[in-house]
Amino acid sequence: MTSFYDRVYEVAKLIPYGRVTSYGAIAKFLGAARSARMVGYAMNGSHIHLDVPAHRVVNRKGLLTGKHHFSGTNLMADLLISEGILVKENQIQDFENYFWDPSENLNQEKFI
DNA sequence: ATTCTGACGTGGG
DNA sequence: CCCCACGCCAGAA
Repeated sequence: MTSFYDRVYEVAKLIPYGRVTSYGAIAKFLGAARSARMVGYAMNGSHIHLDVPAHRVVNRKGLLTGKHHFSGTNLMADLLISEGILVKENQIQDFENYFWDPSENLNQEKFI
């Protein structure tokens, strides 16, 4: 019996270093295409799971909409930059180059 | 049970 | 391209 949140965390853990994905992409992968907001809401509680790279999840435009949930003023951006991702004004540059789609890289059946 | 809240996405203008 | 309005639904209170 795995909760929706737990499944979100499991997917997020598999985002490769230096890559990012979106809330909607995770939701779609989990078979809940209309629950993108819930993915973000789940991230809110992810701080207890230290192995969940919440900074690698952004909105569909590559905007760092969740930065205010990190400590400090710019931690989310700094983490991404430290992984070699270009970030300017809370927006990932060349977003397509870093985007990682769970649906194209993971086996859905393991997450039901 | 019922109400409220969003770290979103989409479609229309 | 931008902006707005609305649908979305798991969990907490």
